[in-house]
Amino acid sequence: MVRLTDPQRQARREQILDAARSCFSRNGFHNTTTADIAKAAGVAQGTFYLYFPTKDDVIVALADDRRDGEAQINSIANAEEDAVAGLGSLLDLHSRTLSDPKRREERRVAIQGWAEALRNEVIRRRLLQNSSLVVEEVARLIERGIDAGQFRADADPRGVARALVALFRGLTLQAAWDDTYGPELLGTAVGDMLRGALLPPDPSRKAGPQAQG
Amino acid sequence: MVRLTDPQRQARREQILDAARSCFSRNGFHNTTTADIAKAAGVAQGTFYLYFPTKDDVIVALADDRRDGEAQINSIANAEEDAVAGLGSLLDLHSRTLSDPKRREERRVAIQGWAEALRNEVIRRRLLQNSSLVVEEVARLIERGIDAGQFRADADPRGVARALVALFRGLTLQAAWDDTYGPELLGTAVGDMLRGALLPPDPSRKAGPQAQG
Amino acid sequence: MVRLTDPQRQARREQILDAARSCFSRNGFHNTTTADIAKAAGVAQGTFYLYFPTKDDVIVALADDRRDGEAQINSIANAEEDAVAGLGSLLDLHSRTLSDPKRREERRVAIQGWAEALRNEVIRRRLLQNSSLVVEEVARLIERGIDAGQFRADADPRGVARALVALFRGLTLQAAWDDTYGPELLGTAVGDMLRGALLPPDPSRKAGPQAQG
Amino acid sequence: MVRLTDPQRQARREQILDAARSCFSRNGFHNTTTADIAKAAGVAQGTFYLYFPTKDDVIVALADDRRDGEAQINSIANAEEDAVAGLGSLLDLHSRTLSDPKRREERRVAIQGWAEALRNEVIRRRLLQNSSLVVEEVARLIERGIDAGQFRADADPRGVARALVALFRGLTLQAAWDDTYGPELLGTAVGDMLRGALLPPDPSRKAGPQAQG
DNA sequence: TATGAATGAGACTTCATTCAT
DNA sequence: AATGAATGAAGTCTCATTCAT
Repeated sequence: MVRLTDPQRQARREQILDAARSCFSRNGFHNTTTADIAKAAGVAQGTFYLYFPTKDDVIVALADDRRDGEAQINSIANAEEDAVAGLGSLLDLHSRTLSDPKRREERRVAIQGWAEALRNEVIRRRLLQNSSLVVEEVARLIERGIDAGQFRADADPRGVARALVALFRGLTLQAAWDDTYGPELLGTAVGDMLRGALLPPDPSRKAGPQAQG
Repeated sequence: MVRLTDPQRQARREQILDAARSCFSRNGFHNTTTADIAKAAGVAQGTFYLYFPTKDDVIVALADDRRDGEAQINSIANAEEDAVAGLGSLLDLHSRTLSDPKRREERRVAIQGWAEALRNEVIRRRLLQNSSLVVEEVARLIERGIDAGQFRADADPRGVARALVALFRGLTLQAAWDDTYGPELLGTAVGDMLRGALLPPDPSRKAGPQAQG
Repeated sequence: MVRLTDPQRQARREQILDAARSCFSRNGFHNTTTADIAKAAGVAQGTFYLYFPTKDDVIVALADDRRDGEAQINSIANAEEDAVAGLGSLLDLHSRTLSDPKRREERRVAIQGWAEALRNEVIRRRLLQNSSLVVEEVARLIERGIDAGQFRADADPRGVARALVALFRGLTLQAAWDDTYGPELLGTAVGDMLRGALLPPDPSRKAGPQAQG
Repeated sequence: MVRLTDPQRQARREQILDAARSCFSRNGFHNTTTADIAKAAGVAQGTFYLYFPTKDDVIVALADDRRDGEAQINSIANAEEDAVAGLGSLLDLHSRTLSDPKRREERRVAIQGWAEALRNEVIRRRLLQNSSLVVEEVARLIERGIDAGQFRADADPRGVARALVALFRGLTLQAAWDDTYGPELLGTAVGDMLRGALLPPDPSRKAGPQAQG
């Protein structure tokens, strides 16, 4: 079969990872067997172990994938010149992620990773890193807004950032349990809340970040 | 099976449930065996099956327990005459629940239930009921505040309630992953956010709900 | 099924051990599965693990059994008043063990233990202890003979003992490979050799230990 | 498969055989994979199968190697003019083989072959042939000594030869289990034993074969 | 010829559940 | 009701061997 090129190997790995995500999403991590994954990937069970040393390593790999996806979102938001706009697009992008049907599996698997993190140190570390990364990113955005005079000087960047991260995690849960649930159900609430926390107590109520498009 | 109301039987059941919670919290649902639970409860393995038809029924029972606990919190908040005060005490109570070391196990088990809900219809239904129950409760509180003129007329009761529920779920996660994490890390953010969403735009910035005591 | 009494438990264990010995003897340790053993013992595969934590532990247990058997032989020989007679009965007993058809399986399994000892520290230790135990026992017997003036004063008790142990191990091998092989094929050789090593260089050539009955 | 006599092919085969011996010695036959061997030999896994049809064939090949080595020793001893000297050098050579650190691996592998012979007819036959070959060789040497009047007329050539072979096998075992064990621990015992079995009853106690140099 | 990826049967072990006492 | 021994299906992972290049 001759030596696989690196892209070939990557593709094979991705193929298995996709199969695993699909299985995990449907039946949960612990009710999916390596045989299920292999079959879904269209390879022999032994082949699975050529790409992952252990079943556990697959959830870690999936968690990594997700982390990379979120990092991308953050960098996009941070590229915005204007802090208010940046925060807006951040919320917007995450809101989309939340309800994008193509990412349904990913969300369901992510939630299982959350539970797994309670007893798997590697995953736990990944998720905590992930959290603080996003928090810092958002906090920086808010700080920029404060510096630019767009946000209240006494706003609490890190506190708001933490609250936002928690909020989106909670929404992810709700959306995973109920496929009909979407961020639009929040109405203007999140926007109102952010305005309250960040904008100066003035009349300029019109501008400000919106939770979704 | 005899009598479910027999207090002795109830005590035995509770004893097994406690043992299960402790085991699940430590090792996760799927890495806990019925033998583990029985041993932790100090009963024989067969005895376990006199009280629960199936291992799965234990998580359901634990989810029920948690739902009852939250319902109690809500009813306390609702007993408040004043809507603002009620919302404040609701946040306060939930914040406490979030960091109370005595409830650590309960939180860790709850999170596993969240993942489990993705493939266990019974649990899923429980959690969704739970969500909408709390949402309704909070929304009603907000509506009362609007009616009383304490809150902005254009506030979005249901949206804010949903956001709050999501927020607290996210905080529960974070606290479970990181035992040093507490709601105080949010600073005044949640309070500020709620003021922004609920209070009339103008002067009275001092009053309003606070995230924690 | 109610708690087993200790003898019951012992009997069950013995039953599995017998089955294992039979399987190992026939197919070798590594070509015997725990399923084979369980089936041969007439129990479920899971039951096997109620009595032995690991497949490896079975060979250790079998080695222990054999050690106990040999210890018994030694103690019988040592009970003899007369050293010459003691040595004779020792050789005699071991010779019998060597060709007793009822112990065929045991011998074949023992040899597998010898190979296993090369990479299993527990077994290795067992066998080495066993060796030095027997060597000491035989050496003491010879020393008693020297003290009693029955053996040459310049005899080498430990050396002869070591040679004897090695000799019998080698014979065990040969007998295991060739079921028609028996100690009688050695003729008077062993007796002659021992006489040469132990008896005074005198005419009294008639007396002295015999290799077999 | 081309040419088995092709020297390049022979070298490759030897290389794989060496790797196998090293692996088997360290981890045992059954805990060595063909992948291990290939890696140790520095070839691809598939290459292994170009030189050996089966993993089992490797032990057979190794057993053959050893047999050839022993045959060489025997022929050297038989080349001696004098029977007594020949026997002496035979013991000497085998004693060296026993403790030569360079042959440690070979000994350890041989022992595994002994166990394997119990269920592998090919190996068993090899070892039995080997045994009787050496026995005949030694017996012939003794017979020559008897004919020359150097040994007692009533000595039992075959019996002594068998005893010697068994003895050396037992010593090989012991040395393999305990790397500090050497034939010198036998002191003069083997020499004394042989003198007793072979030499005429009387005076010349000084001369005679010695177990080691 | 050499490579090394792929295969899939099968090994060991675990564990939810049953059942005789 | 309580016990705990027994069950056997199923899961993870290994590995001798094959095969396309």
